[in-house]
Amino acid sequence: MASQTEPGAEPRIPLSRERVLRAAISVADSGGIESLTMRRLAEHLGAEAMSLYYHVANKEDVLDGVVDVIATEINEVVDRIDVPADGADWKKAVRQRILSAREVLLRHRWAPGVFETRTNTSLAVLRYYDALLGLMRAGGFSYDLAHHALHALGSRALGFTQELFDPNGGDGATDPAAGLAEMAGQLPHLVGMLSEIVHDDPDSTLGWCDDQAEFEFGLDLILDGLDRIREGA
Amino acid sequence: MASQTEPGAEPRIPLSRERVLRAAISVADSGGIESLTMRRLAEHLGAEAMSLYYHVANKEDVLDGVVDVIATEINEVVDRIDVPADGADWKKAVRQRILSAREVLLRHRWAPGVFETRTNTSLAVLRYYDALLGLMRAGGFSYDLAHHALHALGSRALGFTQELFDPNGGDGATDPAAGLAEMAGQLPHLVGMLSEIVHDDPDSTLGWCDDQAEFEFGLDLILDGLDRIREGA
DNA sequence: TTGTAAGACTTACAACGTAAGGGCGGCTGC
DNA sequence: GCAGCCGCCCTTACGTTGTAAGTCTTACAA
Repeated sequence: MASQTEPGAEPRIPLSRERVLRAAISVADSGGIESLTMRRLAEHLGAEAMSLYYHVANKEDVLDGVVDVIATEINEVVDRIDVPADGADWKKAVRQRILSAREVLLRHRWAPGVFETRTNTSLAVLRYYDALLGLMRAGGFSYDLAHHALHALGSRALGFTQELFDPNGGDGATDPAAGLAEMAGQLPHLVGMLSEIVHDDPDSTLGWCDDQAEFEFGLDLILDGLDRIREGA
Repeated sequence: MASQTEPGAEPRIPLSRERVLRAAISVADSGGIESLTMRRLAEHLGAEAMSLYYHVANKEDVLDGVVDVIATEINEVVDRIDVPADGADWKKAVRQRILSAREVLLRHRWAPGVFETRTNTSLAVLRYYDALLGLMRAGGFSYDLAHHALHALGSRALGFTQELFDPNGGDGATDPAAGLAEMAGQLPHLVGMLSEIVHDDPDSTLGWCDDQAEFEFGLDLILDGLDRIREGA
């Protein structure tokens, strides 16, 4: 007889840091980041909670690792984009990379929030920024301007902006526009704007606004501004 | 004898939602947001944890309330700034308001993170955005452009950007530049940039970068871009 | 066969948010 | 004056979380 406890049981894949992190992403993908607990993560792996601690230091380490895995995924995607022969095309190249990074993050909606809470910056994230910086340098940026550029882009460089009004955040039961209508006296301009936008575009892609279009608007605003400064310098 | 339990004890100020929220801000100010627990909050008020639930629904409600109080504080500050007689000065007015909002948030470093997690938008925050919108409208913005503008500004409109590399986030024991030096091979551009910046400006205000200057750079980049679009339209 | 060490499991604890209910003091109606 | 009520606070207790400490199991080397 083989050394299995159960004859019919699967051979039990051993745990590993890699496997733990991938499972963590999978749990968060299906149940949101708040559903990611050490016990549930272990259950997902067919193990007990404390067994995970042999492969990760603690929960913070799991979150650090998750960010690193996702940033690596982003790098794999953007590294397939070929860099322009002419450095002057920096804007197109940077734009393309950022929008590709965004596509990856859209598959993990909970991830931006985790990225923002990390204080230990992952090497994969640094690699991403380094490549972006390389494109800017090739496009004629001084280090000083490139430095400003990274700050100006902020988290947008990785493909996300925090939406302050998240129309999908609520339970969806209450129409936000209805709530606004009754306080038109206090918020005249907001109510005016929303009523016009709703009128022009009865069903935009997601709730109030088309997130993708707004993201690109802000991104292009910044990239164009940087380009003008670059030319002037 | 009076109806006090203790003759020498202070008369015991009754709890109230207002008092609970102010105490919550005070606790977070002194110990960080992760130190804000219902028990500690109660202790800070000389009460028991469960007593708070008579004045707030739950902890989420506390956080919602805290955001509202801080946004109200911001409104009080920015409402003292007089609006320009000439609408064309929209940019100066908007800029001034945003930088004032930032000053308030700098007194509550933990607050941006809380603002971002809120899904129920506070009325005070909406009032802030409404006033900003009013300035843009007076400056000649269409509702459509103003709408884009709010998205492009994002949380910057309230005075903060999420710093992806927070030099103060670590324990300060390890110099981040030292860690970077050894991976110069992997991050050539970042290392190049940092070494030049450190060389030019040996001790900038806070760690690597002057946060305030970077914030204003990004803000002006966006405001200038918006102004150009406004003129073109 | 036996020692060893990596890797998984069991048990246990402190801290958290909060549900349920008890009691006290001051007000209102008689 | 006093009975009843109700607003406000407290006590107790439960389920969930992260994780410290110790134990068992398994695979392999000697």
